[in-house]
Amino acid sequence: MANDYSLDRIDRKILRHLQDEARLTNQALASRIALSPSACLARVRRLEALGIIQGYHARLDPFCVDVGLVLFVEITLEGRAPDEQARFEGVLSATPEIVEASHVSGRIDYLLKIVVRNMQHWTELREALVGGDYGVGSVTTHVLMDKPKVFKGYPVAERHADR
Amino acid sequence: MANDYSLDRIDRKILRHLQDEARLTNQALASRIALSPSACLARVRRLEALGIIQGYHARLDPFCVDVGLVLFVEITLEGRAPDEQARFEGVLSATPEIVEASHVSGRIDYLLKIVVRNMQHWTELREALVGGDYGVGSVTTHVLMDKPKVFKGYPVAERHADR
DNA sequence: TGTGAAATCGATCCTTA
DNA sequence: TAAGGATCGATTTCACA
Repeated sequence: MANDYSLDRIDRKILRHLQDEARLTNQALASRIALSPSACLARVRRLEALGIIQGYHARLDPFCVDVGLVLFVEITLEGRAPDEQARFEGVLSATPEIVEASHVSGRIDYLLKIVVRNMQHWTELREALVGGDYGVGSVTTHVLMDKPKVFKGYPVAERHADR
Repeated sequence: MANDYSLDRIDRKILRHLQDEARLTNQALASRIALSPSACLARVRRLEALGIIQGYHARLDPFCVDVGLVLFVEITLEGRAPDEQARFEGVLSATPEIVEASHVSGRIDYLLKIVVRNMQHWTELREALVGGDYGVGSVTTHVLMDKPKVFKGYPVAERHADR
């Protein structure tokens, strides 16, 4: 896992196509990569089973579904012991407004992506996070204004290159 | 646009399901929401045409596809005039390693998600960004260590609530 | 907007190479 | 691993409510 020595050029083409258009039919995918549908399907199933493909998701316009503000929130914890991290990570799962959480090295501990209806909603949620005894030290908020580049997938090279 | 007054409960169910499992067949989706396949398909097409569904993407394990490091990079620009922003945003499109870019308010101007093979790759890319006369003032890097919550979509409520 | 029927097309399995 | 063919299921369109 977490490597790619088993991915040949065909697997990489499959990944590029499905990253871009996850609802392609197996037949359409097969013809784009010049493979028979049966062989193509077997490869897709294998990529799923290996955990290389982890899911398929529709990308929605957040502002169409009750989201008024998207926030990037930097969190530092008061302490970095494993149990303090576990305590904080418990909140992450329990809070639907936190849609993505990354544990990072550097000046901060966590970077969160949070969606709320409006500023009042964020004020309340922020107070719950800070005042909730989860070990949160500081909270720095950035409000998304626009998105010059939307995430649609990772670049997948033709072939593996170590450099 | 950027609102949701036209989404009824059925649309919201469709969005929830497709956000979670984009490769559901139309028939399976229809039976989950207790609608006929033809009516279901018409709704999905409408959601796509309205731009509420913006795409469908396979989610890959980045570390399986040449990514050695995922970085969150905070950028401040030297100036905030529209042409300075445009100059910087030009680099974003031209740089495949930058997989996501958000223009934010607050202490920083942009928050980037960047994928690189290794530290050396990042060193080179960083030097290109700072030294490339794109108006980049400061660059702060956070290295992703782990992801306690992976983005799989936004919470879509049963019904629209203003509060 | 939704349903149901009909025709076409696609997914999937199995056999053979 | 891949291809081809058979079978079964899904998509899509259309007439009607």
